[in-house]
Amino acid sequence: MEQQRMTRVIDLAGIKTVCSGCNLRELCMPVGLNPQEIEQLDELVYTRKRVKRGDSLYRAGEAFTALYAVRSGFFKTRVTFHDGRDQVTGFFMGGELLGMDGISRDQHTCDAVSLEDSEVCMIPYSRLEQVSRKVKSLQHHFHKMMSRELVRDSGVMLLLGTMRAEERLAAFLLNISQRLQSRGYSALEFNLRMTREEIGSYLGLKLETVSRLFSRFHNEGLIAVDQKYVRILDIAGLRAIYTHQPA
Amino acid sequence: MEQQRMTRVIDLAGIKTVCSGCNLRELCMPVGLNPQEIEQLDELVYTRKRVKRGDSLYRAGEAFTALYAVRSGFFKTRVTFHDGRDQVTGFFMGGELLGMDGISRDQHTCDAVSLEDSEVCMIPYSRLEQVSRKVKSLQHHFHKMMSRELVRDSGVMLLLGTMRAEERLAAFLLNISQRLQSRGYSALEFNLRMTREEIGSYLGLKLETVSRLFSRFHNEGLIAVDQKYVRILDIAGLRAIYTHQPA
DNA sequence: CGGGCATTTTGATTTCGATCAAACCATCTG
DNA sequence: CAGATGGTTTGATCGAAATCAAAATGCCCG
Repeated sequence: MEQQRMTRVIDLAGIKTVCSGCNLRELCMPVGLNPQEIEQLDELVYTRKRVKRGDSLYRAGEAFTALYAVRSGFFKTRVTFHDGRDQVTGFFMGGELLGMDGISRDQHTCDAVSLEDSEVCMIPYSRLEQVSRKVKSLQHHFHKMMSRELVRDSGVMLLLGTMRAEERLAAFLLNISQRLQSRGYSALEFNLRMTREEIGSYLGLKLETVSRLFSRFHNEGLIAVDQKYVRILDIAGLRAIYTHQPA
Repeated sequence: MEQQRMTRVIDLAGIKTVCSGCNLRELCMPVGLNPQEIEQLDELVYTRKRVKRGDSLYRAGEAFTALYAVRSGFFKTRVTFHDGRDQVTGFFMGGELLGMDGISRDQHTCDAVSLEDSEVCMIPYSRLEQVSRKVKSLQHHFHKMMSRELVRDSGVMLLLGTMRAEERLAAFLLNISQRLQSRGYSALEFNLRMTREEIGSYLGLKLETVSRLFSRFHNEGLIAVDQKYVRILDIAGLRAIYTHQPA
């Protein structure tokens, strides 16, 4: 409590953000760096930005200058097709990195929208390249983060290309659960930040289908649902749906 | 002909592969590098590997040590799910880079399978990190290649999540056409290297559906098809299917 | 606190692509 | 060259999720 107040004061005073003092350092850019190396990161990450719920951090077409590490809150990314159809391509929580798509053409190719009042650490991209030419472990870690995103994407492709609706939703719930757990939250109960429509868009389903599946999982005793609040009652059952079930 | 025989002799003699002499340098790793920088690449890329049709370049679970630039031939990548279901996640042709998924966990997460007798240039990953710490433009270009892959993936997600079967196949044909064209081949006629089943897997469709769509496009005068040989007769028509058509 | 809007739920019906099935074709091999 | 094999085409039917529709609920804002 006292701790938290301190942090807030420092923040408001506009004092430099430092990775070395951040409680997400085990999940974020600093992973695998030794203390001296993390100090070099402190030079890199010096601006925080607040993003209000519903606002976008960046939009497709805007010039790319920086990556963003989520410090608190929750984001979705969204790509839009010529004719207006769009798709949610990911959800991002504390410690995760946004904006890597922008490197390829020096402009962003998707929108990053905040789903709750959030805060990010801005990482100017040219500085990141500079520093990672000097700090080997940072270079390697950055490459790992991009690669991890590629692996995640191929998992989503598998989901969208081959899985049934119930398998997709089970996969989604298990994924959120696991990521919350590794951030120190409960794996078994949480508030979803996104709407049924956003979940559906991410999973390649319509919102009505998502809603029906929530009801079904509820009736089958797998979860308890009250609007956005979800409690997982039978995680093994969810895993069985996700892993097993022949096509 | 004479040219080809020469190349073959050199190859068999085991002479060093050099990027500076490669006709794919405008599409591959050397893009954007000046001649001196390309010479530094020549130190990096020193092994070629032949991969016979049907063989894999690497498989999920194998240790990751190198990236591979396709020098000639054609590959698919494929991810496999616990229960045996799998999905083609990409097709790769000359100048394209394979294996970046392996960086995240020091092991490959998908299989890369050759769809015709192929040749790749091996790029030992630790050397790549080394050299790109010294050569700024190589570092930047490598990041761009990873980022481009992320952008491609989000396009595939959009396709799998929101597009109709006919839109998916039109997108696929236009994509292949465009990539062949930028390699100096005809944009309007080509031999597909993959089966209907592999196309279907990539597009999240069954092989019968792909076959029916080929027939339909044929009847509508959009393409001429004879087995794997495809001729595009009405590229504007294909684009209209891909771009337009309300869901 | 109440009105209005966005979101969610549930039901009825439709549709697109999957599945099942069979014939056909191409190419490889012994 | 015959037979086997893998790949393709086409037809008939089925089924999962989409669509259409309407009511219920929650929540934001004046």
